[in-house]
Amino acid sequence: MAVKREIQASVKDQKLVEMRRGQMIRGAVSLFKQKGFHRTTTREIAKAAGFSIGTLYEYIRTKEDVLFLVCDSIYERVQNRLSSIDLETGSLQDLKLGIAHYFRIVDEMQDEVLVMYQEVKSLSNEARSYVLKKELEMVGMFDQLIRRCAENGELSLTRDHQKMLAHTIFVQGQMWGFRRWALQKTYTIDEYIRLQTDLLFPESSSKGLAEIGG
Amino acid sequence: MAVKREIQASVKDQKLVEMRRGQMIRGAVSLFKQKGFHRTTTREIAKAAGFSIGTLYEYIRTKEDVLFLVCDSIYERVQNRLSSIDLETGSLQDLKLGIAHYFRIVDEMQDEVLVMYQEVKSLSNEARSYVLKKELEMVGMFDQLIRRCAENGELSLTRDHQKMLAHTIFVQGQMWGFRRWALQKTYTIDEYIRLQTDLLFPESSSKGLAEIGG
Amino acid sequence: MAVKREIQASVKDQKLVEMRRGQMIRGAVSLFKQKGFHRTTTREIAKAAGFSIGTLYEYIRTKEDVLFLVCDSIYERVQNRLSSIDLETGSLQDLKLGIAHYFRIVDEMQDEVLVMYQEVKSLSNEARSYVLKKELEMVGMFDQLIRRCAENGELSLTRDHQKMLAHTIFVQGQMWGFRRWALQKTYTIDEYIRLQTDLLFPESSSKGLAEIGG
Amino acid sequence: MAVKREIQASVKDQKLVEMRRGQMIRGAVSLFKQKGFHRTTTREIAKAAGFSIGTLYEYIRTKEDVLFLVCDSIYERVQNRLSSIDLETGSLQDLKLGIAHYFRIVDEMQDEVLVMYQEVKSLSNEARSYVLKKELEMVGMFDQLIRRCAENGELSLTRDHQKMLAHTIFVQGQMWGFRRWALQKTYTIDEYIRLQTDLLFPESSSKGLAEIGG
DNA sequence: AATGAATGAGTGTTCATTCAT
DNA sequence: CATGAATGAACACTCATTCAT
Repeated sequence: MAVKREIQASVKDQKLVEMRRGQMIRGAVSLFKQKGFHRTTTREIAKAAGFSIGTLYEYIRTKEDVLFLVCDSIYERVQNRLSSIDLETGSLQDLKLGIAHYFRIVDEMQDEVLVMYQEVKSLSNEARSYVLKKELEMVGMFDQLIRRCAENGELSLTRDHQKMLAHTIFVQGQMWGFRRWALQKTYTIDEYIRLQTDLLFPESSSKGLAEIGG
Repeated sequence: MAVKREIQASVKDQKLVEMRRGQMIRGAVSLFKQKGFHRTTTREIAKAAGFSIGTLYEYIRTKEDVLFLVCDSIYERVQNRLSSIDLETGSLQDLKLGIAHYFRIVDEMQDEVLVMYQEVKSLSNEARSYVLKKELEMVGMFDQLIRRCAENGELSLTRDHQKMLAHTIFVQGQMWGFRRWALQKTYTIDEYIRLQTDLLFPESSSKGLAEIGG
Repeated sequence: MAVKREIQASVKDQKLVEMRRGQMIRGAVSLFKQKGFHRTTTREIAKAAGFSIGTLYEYIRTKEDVLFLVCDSIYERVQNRLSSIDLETGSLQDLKLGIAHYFRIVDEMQDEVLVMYQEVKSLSNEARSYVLKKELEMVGMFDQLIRRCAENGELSLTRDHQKMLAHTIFVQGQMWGFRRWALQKTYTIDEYIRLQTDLLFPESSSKGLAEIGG
Repeated sequence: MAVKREIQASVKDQKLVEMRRGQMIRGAVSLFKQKGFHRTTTREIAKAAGFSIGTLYEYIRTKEDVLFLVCDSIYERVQNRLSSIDLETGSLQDLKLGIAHYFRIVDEMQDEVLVMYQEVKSLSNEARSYVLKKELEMVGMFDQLIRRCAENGELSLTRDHQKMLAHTIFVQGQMWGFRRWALQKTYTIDEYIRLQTDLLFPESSSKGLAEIGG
């Protein structure tokens, strides 16, 4: 588990810091969504957060801090929602449910996921690695689910294949968000889930990939 | 086929325009790679291209033009290299070769692909759709290859599954670039190709996904 | 009466805005005087006003705003000083006093009047009409004075002649400023007033124009 | 008579220089009319003149040279047209005809006069004095006409009054151009001539100013 | 004599950040 | 703790002028 990366605040009252940063993040996400990190000014963030530019700087040190806070909070929320998945039982059925659950979270938090997806690269190296570490934790969740399936014989994959599959699943979730311009014109989230699941596990519908829908 | 989108130049000599823009693109790609589009200044671009800021603006009208030129040129080059694939014969073997070929192109043009991947969103709507249209053409290539396999019975997929697969393959290529921080530590491009191909077409090695490497 | 045309400021404290704009206008007039609007840079204006370029832009939005503020303030001041004229009594004597008063104001505010005179054309259409409306109000003052003289029989002029005379008087005032290179070498303001008054109202010295000084 | 002020040209062929400068002036006047001297670029001038920027600079040395050429040519043309006035006969009737003639020239060359009027200030001191000297020559013409009237008893004015009147007439001509926004909405040039003449010489219609139109 | 590509100083404007109140 | 006025480095872009061809 990654160590908490602290953003310095001048204000001491931790409850207040938490609250102000909440406002800040909500405002910033909505702005980044519209215009991206670089085109959003700190003044706009302060205004959207409901306080002055001076106050903003009482709770962060640089503009980049806002971006970090935003990315961090988004991962936190995704991870939170993902945590309802039971990693222990681990049948193929559970894996599929996990995937469906994850895809639906991405669908619901589309804007946030997109923002994070497009802006992490603007973080400093340190902040970026911190955030990406969280991403790997999520990939790890899928890896574990897949592993269980391998262990109970429902999937027969090498460790390398398992890990790659976990990565692929994770990216396919994000893909629903970052390729929405192409995908969401054609499919609903439910169709997307069904199609991708079919492609990932053709045999599980007792058909090979060669026979899906055949 | 998309209509050519022309960027206006003050200089009339077309050969010269071509050449200068070549220099400009090479310089810009290398800068965008390091610092992204927004953090790169027009002066830096001019310098990297080997001429003055005044000259830069003889060949473009706005900074965004540079980004468009860069994205356009990258797609052009990827597409060019992809064009060696024979879309007509269409056995499963050809599809796999096509995928491997595409993944290798992405590997070689990694920096460019990453740049384009991260910066398209900064283009104006018009320029972005133009570029994305090119992307869909590439997806279309895979779709056609897959369709052939379906037609000759090597793959049995509905049209929806076929299209989704085409998208997935395309994204998995890019994924090698944009998730290099995670993937390239662990795998070589050849391993990546093998693993992803295995996962995409498990039955083709006469094994279901459930048995790969088993 | 023209509606107030507001120039937007980022700074909220109205008293401060007033003060800073005062500094700005004083600095700008002196610069425009020397080098004209186009050859004066915003940085020079800021410096002359006594603050930084950043601060300048807290009180205006574009360079043109400065020009408008300058023109507006000059008219305001001229009009203010003119307002001491009593428009109601209206003997020929009052008209002449009014003219003399106006000519003296132009003399004292020579630089300002010249600046405004030469630079209004650089204003946007909207701003220009706003400023010119004020000019017409001043012309209107002379028109009213003349009208009174016509009503009490001291001048016998058609309405058209009255209006033209008002315009002419107004221009003759400005003329003292914009033709200073020719006039002020030869005449003092008092001589100018006397000569022009004689030419405008020859009969009033109980001589026709044909006999002035004869 | 002022000494000719020469603008240096690299090209030797005087006939060619004359011709090219003619093209240049025609193009420039039309541009200055629309956007003023400062907002017009040398490239635009070259284009409007029908040749390249390189060629433009074969016939002038700086952008200001173009402005000088333009102002000079306009004065030249006005003076040329004015030269048809007979300065010798000199009755009051001739003076009035001269005024009418001058006002009509201004009316016809309105755009040119306005351009010159608004842009002389952008000339260097040297060039400006040269041009203004020409203006004084024109004022001198009116002065001479007026003097004749004084000599033959039709006007009885001191020398000072005479000179002032000459200036005033000259400015009233320009006024028709530079105050067109106010005057030309209300009057035709013929009305303007009549009204101003009436105001200038009230007695000549055997009425004092006090009785015009009465 | 004519061209037009190249130059770079200079322009208006923005915006992250600070700090006195 | 909160405010918002002040700052100035930095930016995209322009344009008069030069000079090799």
